[in-house]
Amino acid sequence: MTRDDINRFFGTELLAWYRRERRDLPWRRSRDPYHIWVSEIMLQQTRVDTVIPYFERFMARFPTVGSLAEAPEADVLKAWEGLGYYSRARNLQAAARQVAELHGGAVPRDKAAVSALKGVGPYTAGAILSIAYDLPEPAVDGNVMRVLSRFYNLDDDIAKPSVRVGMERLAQELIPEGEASSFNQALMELGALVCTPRSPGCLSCPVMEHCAGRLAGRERELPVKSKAKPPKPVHRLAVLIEGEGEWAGRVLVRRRPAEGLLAGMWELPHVEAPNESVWSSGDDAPVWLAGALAAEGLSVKAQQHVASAEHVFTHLHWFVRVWSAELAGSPETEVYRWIDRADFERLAWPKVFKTLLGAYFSQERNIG
DNA sequence: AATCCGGGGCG
DNA sequence: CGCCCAGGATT
Repeated sequence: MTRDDINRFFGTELLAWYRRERRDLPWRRSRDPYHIWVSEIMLQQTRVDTVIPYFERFMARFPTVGSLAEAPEADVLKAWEGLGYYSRARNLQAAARQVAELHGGAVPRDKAAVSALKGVGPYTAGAILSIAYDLPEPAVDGNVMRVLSRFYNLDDDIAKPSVRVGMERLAQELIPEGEASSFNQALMELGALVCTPRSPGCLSCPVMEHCAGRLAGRERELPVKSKAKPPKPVHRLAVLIEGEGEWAGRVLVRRRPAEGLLAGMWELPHVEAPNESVWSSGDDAPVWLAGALAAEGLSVKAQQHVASAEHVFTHLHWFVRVWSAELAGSPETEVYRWIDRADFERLAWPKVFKTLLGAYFSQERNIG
């Protein structure tokens, strides 16, 4: 068979398989470009099963581009709580405002205009244009690179940005005439359901017959992907301060800055320890904690270690020890706030603090 | 090209 | 429970 024959085989069999096996997903019940767009942003780095309930709630709360554009940012962030990569939510709302103002509320259907939207890169632009408008643009994500690496037995390191460009050319060539929407979804669906990262289901694969990677016995070693460096350990000390008198039943928390790590989210007051030994020392930790917090405008007296938790990012690994403390003076900056259980449920928290405070508010004010 | 952004699932 | 997975923005 020629290369063209193989490519045609791939497209035909993949489309036939997709028509039989495609999952019934909420965003597949509509071709509204806004629905496709929101789903694609949510699906970045996030699994389908996780996204489904978020997508349903998001669409109920922000049914149109205009409603998203006009909403308070805090509402959008709250709707995103737990999904991670919170800049996606802020970019999505900024882009909704772009669409409302520049395109009369209609998601544009040309590549330059879609790619100019905040949070829309090469993959998402291709996904929107192909899935919503059936334009023959490639939508190359990690699934697609894995499927193509295996089917064509390619050794290129998919961690390298330059490799994605080559994959896009290949993926575009493969799109059967007039079938961009189904084909691109089929390619990703195969990667999600059959051609999975660690244990590919070759025996149920519609294109196994001509899969060069499988024929070479290499399906488990492809795609080639260089490793990222491990997250850097960071030791942090946090305080749990319970209110008294007028603030009884409340806990002192603060809001993170509007930019950077976990932008705009809420947390227990905490500081970085200079090293692991101070962090773990029952004598040194409370002294360091009080000193460092005082420098941030919060005078406290740390009492005892009440809980530990970890939070792993791509590049950082937080080890957090929580100390109970009492306030030695009123907070000097406006980032601090006394919250009760209802506030806790309304505000957006990184997972580590949501877990700690959730335990506190549900277990009779006991954080452990 | 390298680094900064979370969270979840699999073996 | 260690290891793997993975788009876009920024620099």
